[in-house]
Amino acid sequence: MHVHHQGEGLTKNQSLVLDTLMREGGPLSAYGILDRLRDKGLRAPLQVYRALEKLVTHGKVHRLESLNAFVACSHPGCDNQEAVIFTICSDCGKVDEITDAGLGVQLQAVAHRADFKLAKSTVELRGHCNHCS
Amino acid sequence: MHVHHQGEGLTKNQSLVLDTLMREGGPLSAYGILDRLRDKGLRAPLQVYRALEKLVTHGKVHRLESLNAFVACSHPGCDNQEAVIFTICSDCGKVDEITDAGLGVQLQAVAHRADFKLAKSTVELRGHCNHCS
DNA sequence: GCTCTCAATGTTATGTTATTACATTATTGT
DNA sequence: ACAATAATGTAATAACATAACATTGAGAGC
Repeated sequence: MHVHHQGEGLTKNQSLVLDTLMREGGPLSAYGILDRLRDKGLRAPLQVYRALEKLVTHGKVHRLESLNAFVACSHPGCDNQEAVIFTICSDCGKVDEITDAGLGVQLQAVAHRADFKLAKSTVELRGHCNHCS
Repeated sequence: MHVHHQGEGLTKNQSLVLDTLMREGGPLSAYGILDRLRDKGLRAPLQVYRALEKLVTHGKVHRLESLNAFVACSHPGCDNQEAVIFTICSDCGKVDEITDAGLGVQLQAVAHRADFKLAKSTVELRGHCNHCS
């Protein structure tokens, strides 16, 4: 089940990295991605980090700050930069992406009250998933 | 203005690290803390990381995931693990800690809707502070 | 006081994540 | 074709974090 993204304006390395993350179905570190792409000719971390940078900018991939890892956006043709929430199970490591418009509004309100011009929000919830609790 | 925390049940290294963060008044990396404590006899990263681990557990210090840095909790005798929000200015680097009970409630609600047992939430807002915008 | 136990500390080495610097190749617009 | 820009390749290094093991210190029970 190989997917190709060149038609969506992605370069070769960006496409390889996005494919890898989509196939993985969960978070991967940059070096984990690199390992999976050695046989596609990638050799250096920077090749992965550069691709990730673009993919994150375009909203196709999210960075999980508390894991130092990356995950494909779960919204099919995702191109928005809205408030995204991640749940991260401390037991099994499963990560789920949630969108909640209400929370986005509330974060804006909190920021406004603090005289802060909000550009991007990071929300990562630690706990136990349905299956592990 | 040296402060000592042994009376609060902190060990020597924990006290040194907390003092350093409080005097700094902003985030510091573990290695930044180490640099400031070389002349107090600290030599290895682990001495700092071990102290930080305890301080974070006790709620005296927060970890800023998106900065790989640590900051003293801004609540004087802080001992709670409630929902904390950080604003991080992308221009000047200033970090402010906010508490907002409403957001805590909403995060619990979001987690509950996702069948997720919330243990700890990380909320870090990027944007521009009052002074920089 | 003695000694057992456990927490904290010290030290070295290593593992993991991310960036700097610079040369080369591909793509796009005119 | 040509210039300008974006992407790529490569090596080296910086920044962040932990593993493994030896030692020291502080409190509990005798």
